[in-house]
Amino acid sequence: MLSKRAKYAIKTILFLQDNPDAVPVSAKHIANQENIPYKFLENILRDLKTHQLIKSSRGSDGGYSLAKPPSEISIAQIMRAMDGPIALIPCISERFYESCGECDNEETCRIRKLFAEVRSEMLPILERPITSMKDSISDPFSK
Amino acid sequence: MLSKRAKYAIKTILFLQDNPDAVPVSAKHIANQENIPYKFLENILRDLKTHQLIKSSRGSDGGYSLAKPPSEISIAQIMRAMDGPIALIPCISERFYESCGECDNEETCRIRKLFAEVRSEMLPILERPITSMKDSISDPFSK
DNA sequence: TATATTTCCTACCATTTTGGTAGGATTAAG
DNA sequence: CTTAATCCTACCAAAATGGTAGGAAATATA
Repeated sequence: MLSKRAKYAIKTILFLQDNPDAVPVSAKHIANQENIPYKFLENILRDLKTHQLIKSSRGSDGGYSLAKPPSEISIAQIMRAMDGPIALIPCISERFYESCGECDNEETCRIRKLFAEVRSEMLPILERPITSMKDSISDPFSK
Repeated sequence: MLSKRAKYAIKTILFLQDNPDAVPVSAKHIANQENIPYKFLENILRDLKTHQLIKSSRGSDGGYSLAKPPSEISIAQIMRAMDGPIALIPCISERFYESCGECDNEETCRIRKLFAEVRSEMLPILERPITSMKDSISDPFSK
């Protein structure tokens, strides 16, 4: 399950995407609009920043904005920054690889094979740019 | 990430599948063969039993065996029994549905839409019968 | 320069989850 | 009646989760 941190982070990034104003957006404003505990959000914003997903400016009128064009940001990036690996078992994770210590031969491990398949199905979806999440027009003829 | 409970449970079920002996298999034997802490395994076996995945017989010579043909058991069933929902957010889970409280309209929630897609890609794989995990012949011509 | 508003940073903390352990009661085969 | 198994209740330490508290540093504006 996605952690609350990750959920808040996603909402924050989408909020910043929806508000591409000239001026950066303050944490207080995001917290109010998105209903995220202020101090907790600060903490999350710091993480997003160290992972280069947002940038900030300090002082009065300071705030946050996306560090790159939204077309280069994906949900997968946010999830990895907040919760770590996306794969369900560590031994198939690309960036967080770890032996799971459960099998003695990764090549033949049946469990690993199955979860590798799962991961390779989820990844392309989670790695889509967040711009693709814009409220879908999907079917302009329906209703 | 998959919990250790779930991993052990999967290994246990696969072990039982691989040992369709007349006599049931003891927890001690499974623990030794699969390197699972004995007492922890007992606890897991109880859970697998209450979820109808295995059955047991007591007394000397007692033990465990699958409660149904392996063709009717899937990794998804084991995961749900151990860790609960498979979906990454609760508001798209079929059997563990819960509002995630994060959006005010599930129909239009962009996050929900994306994770619904993820779930519907993972599920068919995880719901395959464990019989399909038998060491794959895959490509008899390779090497 | 003073003040207000912001980010930044270091702690701390309660609750839940995870990964077990301990000890004994109960059942059944020999 | 002994032995080997399941079953059951309870406990426990460590880690993860979801926050809070308090203040320092930066910057715009009056």
